[in-house]
Amino acid sequence: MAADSLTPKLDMEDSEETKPEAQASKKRKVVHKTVVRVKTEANVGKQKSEGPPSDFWSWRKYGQKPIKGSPYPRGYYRCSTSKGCSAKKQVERCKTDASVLVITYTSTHNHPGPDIHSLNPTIPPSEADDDPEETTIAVSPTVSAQDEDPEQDQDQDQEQERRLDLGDKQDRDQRTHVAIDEEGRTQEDRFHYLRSPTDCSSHDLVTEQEDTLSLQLLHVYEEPLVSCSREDPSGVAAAALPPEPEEGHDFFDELEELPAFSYFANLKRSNCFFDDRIPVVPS
DNA sequence: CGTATTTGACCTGCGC
DNA sequence: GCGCAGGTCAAATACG
Repeated sequence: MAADSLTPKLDMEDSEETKPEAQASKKRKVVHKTVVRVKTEANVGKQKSEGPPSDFWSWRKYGQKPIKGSPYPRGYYRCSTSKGCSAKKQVERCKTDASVLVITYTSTHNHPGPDIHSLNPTIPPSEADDDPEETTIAVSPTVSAQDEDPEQDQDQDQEQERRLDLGDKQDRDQRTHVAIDEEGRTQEDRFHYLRSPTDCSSHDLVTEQEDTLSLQLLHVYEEPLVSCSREDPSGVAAAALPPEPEEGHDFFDELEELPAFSYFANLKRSNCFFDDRIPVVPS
């Protein structure tokens, strides 16, 4: 590839997310981010083939990089639901706890998202899968983050970023983070996501898993947050820690299927259907 | 054949 | 000013 082709790519990066922060600072770290933590269980290994539930948006992976200090690589995703959408997200595994996935959302969706109702547990999963894009609007996690006081938000942003970089030792007061404690067990069987809603239609086999998962996550949300900190008093994280992945590959298989989290976080923040929380029994 | 994923290379920002 | 690390693009490859 020619070096000249690299010039324009940076422009695109500035298209939306740097606009706001460019006024305050030129540092890229000022970009608004929403961090979502997801506690997973021993699903390190493979489940890509398990099946793809649906997601609000389609995420397209455009890169992956090993992160210094972390044995796990970070995946870079971009919203592919809409062409001009600059929404992005980074997915990585907590360095201190492989069972914790850290999803960082950046930028905002500049297009209406799929109908959240489609993901409402009360609605048949098959329906939700049918029209993931038909919708009204769903507030993206990033949007929520930006809704907050700009000044404080930025401070906290930097704070939490710092924490993330340092190893998430004290991120309990992060502006946004969701820790999902599946309480171990058979999560491996239901923790499957897909990357593109459009794909779900062709994967109706998994719709059931998705539905179950939604309920699970909502339910778990009420439980104490579980950070990936080693100090985890409950020891849940440590106990759930899967055997050290020999290569980033194995573990990352699952990272690619996280998009659904954005939607969960989103729903939680907007209280879209908390009242519908229903305890779910793992199949 | 079309689309998504993977992988290597390049660029920018930040710290020393 | 230099080096390191993170982030993104684009070509190649795989899969549906």
